[in-house]
Amino acid sequence: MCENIFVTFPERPSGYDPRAFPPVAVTVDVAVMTIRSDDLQMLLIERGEEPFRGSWALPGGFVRPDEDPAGAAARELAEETGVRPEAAHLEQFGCYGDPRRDPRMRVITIAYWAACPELPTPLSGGDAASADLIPVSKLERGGVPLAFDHDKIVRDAVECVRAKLETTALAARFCPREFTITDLRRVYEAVWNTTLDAGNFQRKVRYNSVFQLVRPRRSEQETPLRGRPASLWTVQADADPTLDTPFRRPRGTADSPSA
Amino acid sequence: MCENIFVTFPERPSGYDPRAFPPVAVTVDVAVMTIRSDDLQMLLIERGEEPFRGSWALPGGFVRPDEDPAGAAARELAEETGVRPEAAHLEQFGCYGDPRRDPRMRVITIAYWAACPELPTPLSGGDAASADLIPVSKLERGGVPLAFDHDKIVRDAVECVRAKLETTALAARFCPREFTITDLRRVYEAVWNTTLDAGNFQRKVRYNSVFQLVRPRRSEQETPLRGRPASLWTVQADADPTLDTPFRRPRGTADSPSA
DNA sequence: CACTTATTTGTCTCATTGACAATAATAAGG
DNA sequence: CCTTATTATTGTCAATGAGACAAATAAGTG
Repeated sequence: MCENIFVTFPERPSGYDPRAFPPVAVTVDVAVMTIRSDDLQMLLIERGEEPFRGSWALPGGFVRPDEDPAGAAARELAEETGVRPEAAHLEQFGCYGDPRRDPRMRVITIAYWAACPELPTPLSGGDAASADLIPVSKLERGGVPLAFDHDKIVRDAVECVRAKLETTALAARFCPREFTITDLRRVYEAVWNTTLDAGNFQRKVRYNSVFQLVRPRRSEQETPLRGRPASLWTVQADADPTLDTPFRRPRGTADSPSA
Repeated sequence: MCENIFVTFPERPSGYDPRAFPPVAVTVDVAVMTIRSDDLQMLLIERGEEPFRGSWALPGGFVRPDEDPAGAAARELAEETGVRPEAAHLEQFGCYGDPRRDPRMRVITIAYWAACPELPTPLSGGDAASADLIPVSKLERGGVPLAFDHDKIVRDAVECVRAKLETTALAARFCPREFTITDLRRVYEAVWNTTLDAGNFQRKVRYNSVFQLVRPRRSEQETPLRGRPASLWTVQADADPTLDTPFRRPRGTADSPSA
């Protein structure tokens, strides 16, 4: 009943001969998102070849033999956007492996999403394929034909980001190193497609334990176009934006010291 | 720069010849959890062969050529526990693909966690390998040597369950079809390793929108050993326990009708 | 100096939470 | 029958946090 994963394979015997395994390709796809003109936008690539020629697809590629998936995702991110891996937040959110998701052969893809502060430029242009930032609202309206099962992957990525912003400080990863509270609020407003009260947001962000904001030393205030200039903030150097608020476990009533 | 995932592969040319792809095996691992004697426990299997002979491992196996990963996970769950897939909650939470995670060859594994209401029996016994339910607290103390990178997978699975109970009604999937509020509370207490106020929990669960509990028709009350008998509840037939509470998006201030 | 704009702070109300007490329903034991 | 033990359920109250909304602050501009 409970067999070792390598012992037997019902349909075909397998030892360690690679040929015994049906060929599978493993790729990563990266849903790179950024805030642009107060909108959540995603980097997509127009396919120049079959299948799905003319459709848009997530940037992605093979996981190389000596590479781990997170590394492959970071490499793809860098190749497609020029963003250094440490400048963005990159996080795995799912794996897609329907046998028929790629008509050519079996491809398992590991999906990542990335939060970037303002991508350098649309960087469309190149040979066969062209890249562009597409507003997520447009993708959700179904106005863009996507290749493979990328519409599902895109939906899941967006849902993941929306959920993450509720409990983590990851919104700051959409902002440059120094940002104003208003910048941060606009991230939430763009991602959740809503409007938030500026005053309440200010308090929540500054006096809540999730965000640990500090004023940077010698901030270079940009003179604002209009109105009172906002002060700049940074996330504290040692703060981990992934860390969720410790909501649960009200008090140490139980035995364990609660990690 | 942005190349189609199937166009070129830097190290080795590839068309559609399966042999051109470096051999990769794709497996699923399932972290089956249940509540037993007020403890969160996980089903593990003792390995009977190298590598990691004598270590414990998550139950898992190959994704078959015609199978999708979720199906493979459901199959593994059924094979290992006898639990019908629809009786349990099964959810993907990650993918692990370090090149050296398996010493024999490259194996990418897709990890699922499952919530089961009281597993039939320990069902240990068999040929080479034996299965057993291990308390998660014991696993977290590091008292059990795990094969491959399964200690990380186990940690992630537990963390995922803990987080999910905060925002979803999935705790009910650890209970039988009809359960008492106290049953439900014990799930939370076991998973979070804490104690919760019975009175407050009652209110929260019954008047919160996350759980949609209804009294079953003609409940078969078990006579309690002691104390006032508790009334039975069920999750409403059409309720989706995966659905998160719609916390965010306070009101439809923005344009979109909010899905 | 008014006027405009945007940031930041203040105030109030309401809902939720958690601590804790009180009541209800049952079994068991005299 | 009456008391006690035990568990489930309901009540109460204070503290906290969120959201609506108003006010004050800090610039630039004519």
